[in-house]
Amino acid sequence: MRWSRYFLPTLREVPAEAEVISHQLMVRAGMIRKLAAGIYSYLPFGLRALKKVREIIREEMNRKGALEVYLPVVQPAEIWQESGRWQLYGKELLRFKDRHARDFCLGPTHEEVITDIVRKEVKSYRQLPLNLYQIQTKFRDEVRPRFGLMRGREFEMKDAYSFDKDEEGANKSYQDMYDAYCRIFERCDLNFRAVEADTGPIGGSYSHEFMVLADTGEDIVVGCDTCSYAANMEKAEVRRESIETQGVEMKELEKIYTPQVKTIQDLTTFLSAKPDQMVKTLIFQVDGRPVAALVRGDHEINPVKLKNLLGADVVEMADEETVRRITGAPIGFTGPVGLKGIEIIADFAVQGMVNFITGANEVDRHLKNVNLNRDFKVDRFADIRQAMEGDLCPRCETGRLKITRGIEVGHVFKLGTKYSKAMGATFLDADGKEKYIIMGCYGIGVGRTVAAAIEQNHDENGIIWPFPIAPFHVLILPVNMTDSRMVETAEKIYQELLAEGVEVLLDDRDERPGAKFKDADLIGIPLRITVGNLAVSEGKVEIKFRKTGEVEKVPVNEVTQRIKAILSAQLK
RNA sequence: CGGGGCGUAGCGCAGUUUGGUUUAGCGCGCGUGCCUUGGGAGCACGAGGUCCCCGGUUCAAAUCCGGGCGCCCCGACCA
Repeated sequence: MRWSRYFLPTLREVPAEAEVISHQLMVRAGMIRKLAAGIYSYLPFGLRALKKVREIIREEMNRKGALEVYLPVVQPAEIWQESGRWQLYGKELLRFKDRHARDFCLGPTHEEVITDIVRKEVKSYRQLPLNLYQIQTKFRDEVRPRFGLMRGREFEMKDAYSFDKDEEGANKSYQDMYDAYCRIFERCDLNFRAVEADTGPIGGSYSHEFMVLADTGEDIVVGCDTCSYAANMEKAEVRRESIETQGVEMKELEKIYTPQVKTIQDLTTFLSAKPDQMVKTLIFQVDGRPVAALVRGDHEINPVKLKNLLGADVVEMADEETVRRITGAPIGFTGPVGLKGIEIIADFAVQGMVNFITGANEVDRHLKNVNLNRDFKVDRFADIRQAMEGDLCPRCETGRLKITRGIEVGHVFKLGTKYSKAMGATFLDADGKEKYIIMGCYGIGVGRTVAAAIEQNHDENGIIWPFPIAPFHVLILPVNMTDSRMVETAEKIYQELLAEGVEVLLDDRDERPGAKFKDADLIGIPLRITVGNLAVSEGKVEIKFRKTGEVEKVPVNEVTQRIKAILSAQLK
C-alpha cells in the first residue's frame, strides 16, 4: 500500500475527548473516528488490526471444532420474552418497533437466537456436541460509554455457544474454549490472566474472565504472588487467618459518647484507635428481609458473597429509614449488640476479635470492649468481605494476594440449562429420554482486544504493534522524495516485498523527514526500512525494530530475504 | 440516573467574568508558489465559521436570561 493513496489521517495533537492512551492513539493513528457516544467507525488502518484479531480468533475456534455462523442484529421481542430477559435486561437493551408496531431489539448478545435455532434443529444426542460461534456487532445501550473502544455501545464481539448432552461433555466444551482463549490472547501478545469470576445465582456453574493487565483497566484483579490463583474482586476468596484469642481478658462493656462520629474514619480519629479494633455493622435488604453483616473496620463487605451465601436474588444496602426502624438509631451508629429479629452474619475475621468497638444503636454513642457471645450472638460466620492486598492466598500455603487492574477481553461461562429450560431446547438421549441441552457461552471483545493490546504496547511516541496483530509488518520510509535514487530504491524494495506477499506500507508522501519519522513511530508498524543517504552512498538501508529501537544496516539486495527471516521468526 | 466540566474553522485553544474597538482571533493542519530534505523547517499569498440549537432581553449578544441538544469526566449501574 502506498501511503499517498491510502486513507490514514494522523493527528498531531491529542483529541480533547480522549482520556486513556489507547483511545488517544487509535484516534491519532487514524484507526477510528467517533460518530456518537460509544459508537465508532473503523478507518482502513484500524480495520486491518481488527481483522488480524478476528482471524486469530477464527483459527483457534475452528481448531476446536467450533463452527462459524452469522446471526441477526435485529431480534424479535418474542424470544426475549420467552427467556424472560425482555423484562430483566433493562435499559441496556435497545428496543424499538417496526412499521407494524411489533417489538424488536438490537442484540446485546445472542443466547436467545442461537437457542431458538438449536431447539428447532437438534433432536438427538447424535447431533451433540455442537459449538456455534460468530463474529458480529453487538449493541448495548450502556449508561455511560467511555474510554473509546474500551466500553462502547456498539462493538464487535466473538460469541460462541456450546451444546452438550451431559455434564462431562459440557465441561470438555468449557475447557476447550478456555484453552482456545489462552492461545488467542497469547498469540495477540497480551499479558493476561484467566481469573475466576462470580456466576450469580445460576448455581453449580462456573466462569472465568480473561483479563489483560493494565492500570487503566476498569476491573480489579486479585491474584496470588506465589501460585496461579486469580479471581475478580467479586469472587476473590479470603483465607481465614487464625488468630490466638485464648487468654486475652474480656474487658467490661462500656458505652461512650461519640458526637457526630459516624464513620470508621471519624472513630479512628476520635478514639485514636485502629480500624482493625472496630467492627462495622451494615444492614442489608436481602430479598426484602433485613440482614446485619459484620466486618472488621478495615475491611470492606462484598455484597456478592453475601448474596451467594444467602442464595438471594437481590441484596442491597438498607435505606436510612429501615436502619432507623431496625436499630433505633440513624446510619453511623449501628452495632450488633441488642439487635433483635434480624439475622447476624459476620465475616470470619470478626471471629478472632476481642474487646472491639461497635456502634451502640443510639445516636452519638458507641460501645467499647464488645465481645462475641458475651454481648451478642452471631448466627453465621462466613467469608463475606472483599479481598485486600496482602491477604493470605486461599489456595496455596505461602502466597499473599496482590491487587491489580485489568481489562476484561474475554469471558467463558457455563450456562447449564438456563436457556434450554426457558426456551425448551431438548434432545432425545441414547436411553430414549428427553433431556435439556447443557449450554455454555463464550465471548471475546474484538475491538476491546485491539485497544487492550495498544494499552499494553506503546511508548511516548506511539503504538508498538505486536507482529501478529500489526496492520502492516513493514513500513518503507524514503527520507527524501525529491531524491530519485532514494525513491527508486524504496520502490524496488516495495515491489520485492509485495511480490513476496509481505504486508508493506510505502510512505511515498512528499513530507519532510521529521514528519514521516514522527508518523512512523505513531502508527507503530513493527519494522521500518529507512531509505536515506546510506542507500545512495553505500547501497544500504536501515531496518529498525519499533519495539527495541534496534537498527540493522542491510545491503539493498539482501533486504527482502532479511525481512522474510525476521517475519518468519516473529510470526512463528 | 446523581455530581462536575465543556460546546468558537478539520484539530488544539483564546475571547464570554464587565454586551460595543474583532470586519470573530491564534497555533497546527489544508491549497498555491518559492525554498528546504535524517526526527513534526522557513517565507509569501490564500481557502475555511449558523461562535451547538431555539427563544428572550437590548439600539447592539459568541458574551446576559430561559429552554433544549450533544460530548467528556467522577460515582452508581453493568447477562
